[in-house]
Amino acid sequence: MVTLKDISESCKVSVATVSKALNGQSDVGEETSRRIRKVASDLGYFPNASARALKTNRSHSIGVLFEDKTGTGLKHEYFSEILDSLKVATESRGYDITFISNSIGRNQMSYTGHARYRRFDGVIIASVDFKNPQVLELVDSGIPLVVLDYVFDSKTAVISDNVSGMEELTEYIISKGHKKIAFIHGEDTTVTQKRLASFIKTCSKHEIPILQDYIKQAVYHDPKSSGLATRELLALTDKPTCIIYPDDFSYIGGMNEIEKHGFIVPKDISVAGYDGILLSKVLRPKLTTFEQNAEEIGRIAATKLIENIENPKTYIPETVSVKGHLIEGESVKALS
Amino acid sequence: MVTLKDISESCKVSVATVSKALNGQSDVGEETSRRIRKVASDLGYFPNASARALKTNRSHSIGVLFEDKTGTGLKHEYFSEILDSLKVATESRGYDITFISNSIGRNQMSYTGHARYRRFDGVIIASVDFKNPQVLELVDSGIPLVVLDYVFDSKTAVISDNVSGMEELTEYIISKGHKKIAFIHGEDTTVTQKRLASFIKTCSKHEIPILQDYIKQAVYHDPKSSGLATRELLALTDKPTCIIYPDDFSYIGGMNEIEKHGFIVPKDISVAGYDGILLSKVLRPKLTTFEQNAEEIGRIAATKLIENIENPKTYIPETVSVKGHLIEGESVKALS
DNA sequence: TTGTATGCGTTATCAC
DNA sequence: GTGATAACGCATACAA
Repeated sequence: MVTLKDISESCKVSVATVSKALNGQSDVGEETSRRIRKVASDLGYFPNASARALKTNRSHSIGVLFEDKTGTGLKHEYFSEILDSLKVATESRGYDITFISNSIGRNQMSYTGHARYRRFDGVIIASVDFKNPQVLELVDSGIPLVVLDYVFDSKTAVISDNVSGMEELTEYIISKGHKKIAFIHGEDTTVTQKRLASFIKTCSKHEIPILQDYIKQAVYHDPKSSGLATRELLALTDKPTCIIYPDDFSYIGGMNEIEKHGFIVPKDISVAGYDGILLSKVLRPKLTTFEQNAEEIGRIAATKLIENIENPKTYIPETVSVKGHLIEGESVKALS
Repeated sequence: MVTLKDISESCKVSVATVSKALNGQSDVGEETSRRIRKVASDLGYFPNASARALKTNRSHSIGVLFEDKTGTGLKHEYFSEILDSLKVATESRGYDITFISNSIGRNQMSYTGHARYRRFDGVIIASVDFKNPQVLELVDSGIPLVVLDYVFDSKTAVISDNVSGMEELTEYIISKGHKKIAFIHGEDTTVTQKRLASFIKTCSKHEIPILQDYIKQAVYHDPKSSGLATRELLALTDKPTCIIYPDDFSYIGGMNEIEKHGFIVPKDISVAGYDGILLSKVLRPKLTTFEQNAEEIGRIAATKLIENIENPKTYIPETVSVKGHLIEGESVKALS
């Protein structure tokens, strides 16, 4: 491994000068600087991130906590897309991404412990159990951080605007003439609460009665439970004309159930999803859904975090809401 | 940040002793060691990974290169599953995972440059363009590495056994009485070549003629191109009785095309996928497919890499083939 | 069993 | 414009 020392010897200058030249300091001779940079490149020099971090107290690396109980975190397209966007945005600013875990070797270590061990400059938290004491400890650790889809007091949060998203989706369905709209929602989280409240509010606004029978609970990303809920809805004497699913993937469960009953979408019943994953675009009929802007969520999270890291004194935490957009598929029929 | 020095002062012992005690060296007094550990814990001490790495020349972090041209890498369930498994396996052995990119800040940097900069102990390469000079440079860099689904001479490779996988799938289809089997394969990669060769070999073995018209090229993870290929197949006067798709997700394109023709799976035509992603399990009829063991691939890759890292002298590179298993869905009809 | 000393590669301060 | 030097936090060879 070639070091500054090697370069300095080869150039007959001091390490200090080499360091300055390579870091683009102004107080070094034009000619010297050029010579040093040439030799560095010829020798195949790479700075040592560890040494640099040790000295500057900045690791230029960001920890990502992406872990839910079921472990589907990364399998969920919404999150893998966020991760990808996060990756691109941080890399372009010179930060690397490392996963945070709670074990480092055989030693059990808290998330916070891990973050301190690696000297992460900042942390991004998503898709976790936000009640988990370990997560709370991390949130409270003082490390710059951005939380996704959840709000902690005086911490930066980037959230998908579920309120307006659900509103827009519901408005669309209502505009198509539907009055009997069922909503199968996911397990109880703040995201779910927002969507449900927005659904109810939008219906009320149009004086559409909310039937308790039309509100069902299922589990996100779990076609089975949504299938079950669908079966219950289809068994009602007064069936809904449209069903909204927790997410696009869950709809597959409903789709199978609907077909089993011999119904055709959207002729006999209309459906809508949420997320706008690839699948929704390739299904036929195309699924009407609300696409969350995962790319933007990741990008903004990265930008805000780095802003916080680089201007710790002046940075002011805020909650950023990212709007998505309706994808008008072919799964919601216009009722006459 | 509390350091060894803080502990040593608080304990009235030298830094060296503290270091030894915390690292579980034997040559330190029972009582002293206990006292030191208690104080360390009370003070909330965490080792500084940078300092440790600088000193020991081991970073305990592994770089992962996961990047294809289309950027769908992480969105592909097969890869996100591998990544997840990799993550679990490396973390339990005390290694963290960081993504490798080719930019660090505004400075463009090669993959190798990045890997050296971060002093990765090892590297895992997957889902990339294996002809890319940057990738070749990394492979040749001397850094311990494991390559997934591709074999470089004298480098450890973990590959999904596409030969036996395709063979098993084809055998199954043949055993159901099919003789007119079409194969839509992905773009030209070694994986594709293996699957295609295995398909042809298995057919030959059963004296089933290989019609050129039945072999179509599409693109992995791209329902559109598979849909197109399906259309061509269905337009043949002598249609196949079964179509094998490049992967489960691509089948969606074929599914739509088949439905457009008014055919029912598997009554009118049989189909099979490859991968065994979640989707294949929730589709109706359940998709017959071959499930690649992504979990095991990730786990073995991690194990081998760490073995290599920790025993550089005695480690011998090898190619490990990971077998998957047939998922007998309901999409292949028994012909009488 | 404990302590002293050294250096890993870098940046930064200050003198020249 | 350049260089000597200290320090970052830790692990280790060696001395006591």
